[in-house]
Amino acid sequence: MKERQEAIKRYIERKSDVTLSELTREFSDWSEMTIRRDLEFLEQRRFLIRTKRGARIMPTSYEVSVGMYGEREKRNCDLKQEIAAKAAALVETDISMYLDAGSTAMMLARELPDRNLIITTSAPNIGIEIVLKKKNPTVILLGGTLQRKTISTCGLNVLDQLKTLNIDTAFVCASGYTDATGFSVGGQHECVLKRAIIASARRVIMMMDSSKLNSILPFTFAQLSDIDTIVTDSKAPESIKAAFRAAGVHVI
Amino acid sequence: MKERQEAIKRYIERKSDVTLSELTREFSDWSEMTIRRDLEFLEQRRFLIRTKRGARIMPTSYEVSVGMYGEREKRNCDLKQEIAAKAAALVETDISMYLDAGSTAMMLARELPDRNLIITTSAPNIGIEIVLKKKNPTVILLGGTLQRKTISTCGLNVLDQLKTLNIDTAFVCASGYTDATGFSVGGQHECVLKRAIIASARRVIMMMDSSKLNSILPFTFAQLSDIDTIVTDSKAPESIKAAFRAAGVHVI
DNA sequence: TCATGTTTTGTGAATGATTCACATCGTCGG
DNA sequence: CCGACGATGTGAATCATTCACAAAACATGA
Repeated sequence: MKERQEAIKRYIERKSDVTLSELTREFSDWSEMTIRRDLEFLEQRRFLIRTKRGARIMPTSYEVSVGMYGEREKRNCDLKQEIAAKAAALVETDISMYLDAGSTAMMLARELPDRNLIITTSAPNIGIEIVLKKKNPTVILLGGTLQRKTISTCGLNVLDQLKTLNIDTAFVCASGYTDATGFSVGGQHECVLKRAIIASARRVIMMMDSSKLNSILPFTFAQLSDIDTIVTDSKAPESIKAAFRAAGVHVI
Repeated sequence: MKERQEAIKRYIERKSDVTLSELTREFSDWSEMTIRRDLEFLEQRRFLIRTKRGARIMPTSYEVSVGMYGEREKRNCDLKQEIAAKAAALVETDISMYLDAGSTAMMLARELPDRNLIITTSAPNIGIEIVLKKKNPTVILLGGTLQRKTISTCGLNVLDQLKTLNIDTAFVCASGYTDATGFSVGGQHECVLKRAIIASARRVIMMMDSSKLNSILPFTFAQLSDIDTIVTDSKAPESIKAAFRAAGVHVI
């Protein structure tokens, strides 16, 4: 595969859904026809699906159905992308890591290097994404009941499963944070799971975009003291970041 | 949603990938324009994705990336469809069932009634498919390492997981069968898993299309005596079906 | 270095799909 | 019965896509 085709593939993987004109603008060194041929090439290899109308493209992957394209999700896409890229830089080779469920985690999964990693996750869609796109990581799925809303598993025996699994770094997402309530999420099961993960991991990295600051959800699963690092986006107010740092948490 | 639109949706869900001309032929009571509008409608609701070239594709589902569209798979699509439909008729309400990994199982997942069911599976893609498309079933995913080839999990502790799980009916797929070797598959891990499932289920239903008869794969996981029912397609030779029946196995 | 064949890329015409505007038909409520 | 509205069909206009071919880039061997 040519370098340009790789680049197009990567571009589309990021954007998930692009128009042909967008591509010709982005890759203006080449003609529309060449891009077209590349798309055809990539489609044959099942990296993408060509759609009609200005030729939009779709990545083969999962979130289509999971509703990652819901308007709310799409809106903060760039923020999440930024966070995922920063978080990926924290991933070391050969470590055992946990990857949470959620769209930010999905983006991180995409940004992960294709190296030896043991990735444990409760999100089957993320696990599949990794296994389909990368050759080297080993993915371990936690078993349990599959929740409709979050597409993540919740087992009564999570604790048992974690016993034989040593997690070095856990990448965890939160849906809300305030100083008073700590990190919170909407589901009780998730809450239990996250707590167990945080308790067993050596290092906890929280990924949270700025839109979630100062919002409270029903279940608190962690306090600032429980985590080592927060990865957030550039729109997070400096005052809050300072407060995090004052509590001894790395902020990236 | 109109009845016609529902029908189109169902049709595309089955075929996974259809052309506009195919649809106009199938729904010849309406004009091309109407079908077009329906597709637009369905696309907005994210039931499908319109592709170019008169051709439209169906969206949401998984096998796009899993390679269910490999030529080999596609070729026997109709056979598998037939098997899935027959197998779905054997599903009772409120039972606890196991659903194997594989493309036939995926088709069965689609054919399942949207009723109260406890569905245990080692195939996360199938689990997700069910959870996204149906409201009522509960899906339990077995945990473990996610295999790249089969998109199914294999845990060292499957037996532990199955201990607390009572499976009434297990729908199992095989990749090969001969009288001498019994039912076989290509992977060792799968083999172990299937054995464990068969041992713990009250009733075992084997789904196997005729193309797999008289072929041998490395690992045998069951003999005729282990199973209760075989669901196969109409192309299976009568002689083999008779032999199955002679061994006390129901053949459907 | 040149000649030659092969692969890649660009161009414009031809094709065919998609959209748009509008006409028609049927249904429902007044 | 009328008028409004929604759904559907028709044909023209638009636009993406393909195709065939030419130009360019590249490699190969004399």
